[in-house]
Amino acid sequence: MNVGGAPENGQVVIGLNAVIVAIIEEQPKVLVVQHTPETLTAQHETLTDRALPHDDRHEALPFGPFYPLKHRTLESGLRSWVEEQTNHEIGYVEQLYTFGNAGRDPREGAGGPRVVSVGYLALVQDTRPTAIENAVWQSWYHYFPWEDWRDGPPRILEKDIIPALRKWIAGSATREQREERYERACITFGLDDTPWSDELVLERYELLYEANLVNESQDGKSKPLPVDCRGTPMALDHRRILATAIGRLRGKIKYRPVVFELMPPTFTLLQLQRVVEALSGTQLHKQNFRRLIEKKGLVEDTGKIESQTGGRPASQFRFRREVLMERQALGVRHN
Amino acid sequence: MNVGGAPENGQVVIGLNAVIVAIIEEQPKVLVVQHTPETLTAQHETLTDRALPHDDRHEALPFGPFYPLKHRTLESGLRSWVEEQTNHEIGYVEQLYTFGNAGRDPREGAGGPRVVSVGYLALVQDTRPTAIENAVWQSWYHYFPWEDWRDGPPRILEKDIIPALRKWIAGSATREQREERYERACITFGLDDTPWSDELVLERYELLYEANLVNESQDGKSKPLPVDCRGTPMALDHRRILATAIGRLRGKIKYRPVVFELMPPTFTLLQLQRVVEALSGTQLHKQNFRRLIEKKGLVEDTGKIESQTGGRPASQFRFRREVLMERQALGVRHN
DNA sequence: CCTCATGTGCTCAATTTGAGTATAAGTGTG
DNA sequence: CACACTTATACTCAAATTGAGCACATGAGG
Repeated sequence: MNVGGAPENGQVVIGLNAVIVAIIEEQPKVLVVQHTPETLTAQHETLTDRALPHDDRHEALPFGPFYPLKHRTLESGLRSWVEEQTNHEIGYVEQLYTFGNAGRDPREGAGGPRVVSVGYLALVQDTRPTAIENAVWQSWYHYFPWEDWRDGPPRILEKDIIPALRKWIAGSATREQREERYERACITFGLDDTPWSDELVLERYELLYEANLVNESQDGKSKPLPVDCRGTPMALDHRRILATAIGRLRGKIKYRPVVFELMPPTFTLLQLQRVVEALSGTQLHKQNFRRLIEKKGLVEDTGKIESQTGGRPASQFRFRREVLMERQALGVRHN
Repeated sequence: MNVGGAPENGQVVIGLNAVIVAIIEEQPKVLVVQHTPETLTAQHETLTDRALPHDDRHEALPFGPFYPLKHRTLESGLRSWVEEQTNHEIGYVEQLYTFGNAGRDPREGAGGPRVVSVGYLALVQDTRPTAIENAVWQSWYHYFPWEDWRDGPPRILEKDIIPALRKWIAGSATREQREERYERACITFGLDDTPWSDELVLERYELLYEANLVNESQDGKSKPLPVDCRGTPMALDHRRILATAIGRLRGKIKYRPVVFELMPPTFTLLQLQRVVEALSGTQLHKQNFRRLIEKKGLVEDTGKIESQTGGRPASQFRFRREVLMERQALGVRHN
């Protein structure tokens, strides 16, 4: 019996996609690879026996294959190639989701193996240049400009997205559909005074995708949308994976102390706040944020003083590693 | 180039494990298959070219292979075999986690393919007998007796587990290790007045596993532990998958209205409360629970009356399906 | 009619949250 | 050096939420 790879059942390869996040100058950045057909071939070594369609020369998430004989676990497989290729030590790693849709990788299909991708979120502090060719740190709001509310509602929402959504709602075939679309747009995009919820990143992206308002969903006939307006597209379904990661991280920081994985060893409370704000894309009330952090006891004063604040010098704090185990239940819940 | 199934890289098969949950008579039940070597062979059709070790004739989670040529998505693959085999319509399905550890399936190894399992949580209401041979609904507290706090702290905790944990803590090699173990036991098992957290199901199981306090982790030399005391073991790593599912579901009901997937079309508020209690393994304050539910507006009075309550008749309610989209942010947060 | 069991409305204090005022302690400027 | 400007930090206060409980309603069964 032909176990597993039985041709009649189709073949499967497992890929590991990493969303590697760091904060650089108060911006939430992800490591992306600028693909040309050549670098793609080099990267996807085992996968690219076929050329990529022209369309897919987009920025991509770093990707590595999973070798069942070499890697004891999925996570160790991920860690090994990421650390090897980026020279970064990755502290926190979390499995996000496994993506197995047919057609998610255009190179599959007739004869090609099905590519099932396990997405991971990794948090790093160290942002030295990586050894990955063509890899750069890119703000994640580059891909999701409507997610950054740190300076109030993003202009692109008011000016472009919401009108387009209203048109999409109005273009419904039936009344039911219209109501459903309206409802959905309200929840995800905060139409008509519905509150904005920072965690619905994936839900928003999927709505835009279905409504044909992002470039990935263009059919190739209509002319592509202006890129800087609806965010930069990514290769394959990578923007979806990134949306999953952002949503997950935004949710997680509210109840687990994962922010500290992105912080330097010591930091001021305002620096911490800026990082939380960068991730969640919102603004926080400074005094209340400070009260919250102190109450949780996640942090302790080092006694040292930071004086490059531009104002009164601030105490430097350190994350109390002890509490990583202690009270799993606490993060930096804001709003 | 031998794509994907390249022998030098090892082969991979993808399996789909389902934790199918229903509430029957106020107990949270999961569908398990009582494996004999024969049924196992039938079930794991593509996988069992090798006999299972004797040890693994345990209860197992229903399992189905993923056929990349037949199934467009992982989820549809799961849905199709579950619905076909159980005759149950499954409403809610959620991907849990992808398990790819080497050695998680003893049938891999020399020459065998690596079995990567994608675990899913499915919620059903309908509990008619299934068409799966040897499948039965089993209370999940059968496998995790220490997780049921509905009648106060479970006796097994005080009498057996906590003493065993203290012994494990005391048996540490170094002072650091002792402190770490103590800390961890406090958080997960609520030692010494640390509060019990219902969501840490997996963390508790893993601690017991590492401390050699559950049967799966027995080395085969020492005599097996009394089963009814530390919960019934399951095949392979299925108890871990189940723990993941319970923890996830307990967390989820607090912020998403997923409980209703387990409810009949109409129900009284007490019935709803009992279901939440069954899932979370805790007791809730009746009046406050009612206040919470009403405030959220998740539910509407049908006008009908249930009089089989044993006391004053109760109003029957219905879940407002509309809110499934509406405010994603709300569940039945208790405690 | 009385008891028992549950359903349902309401109270009340403790705590948490959201928003703001006030003051401290640095930097750079005229 | 007085002054504006910036950030840090302490404290206040009202509104909202939560945890616990009392009281009464409404059925069944003796």
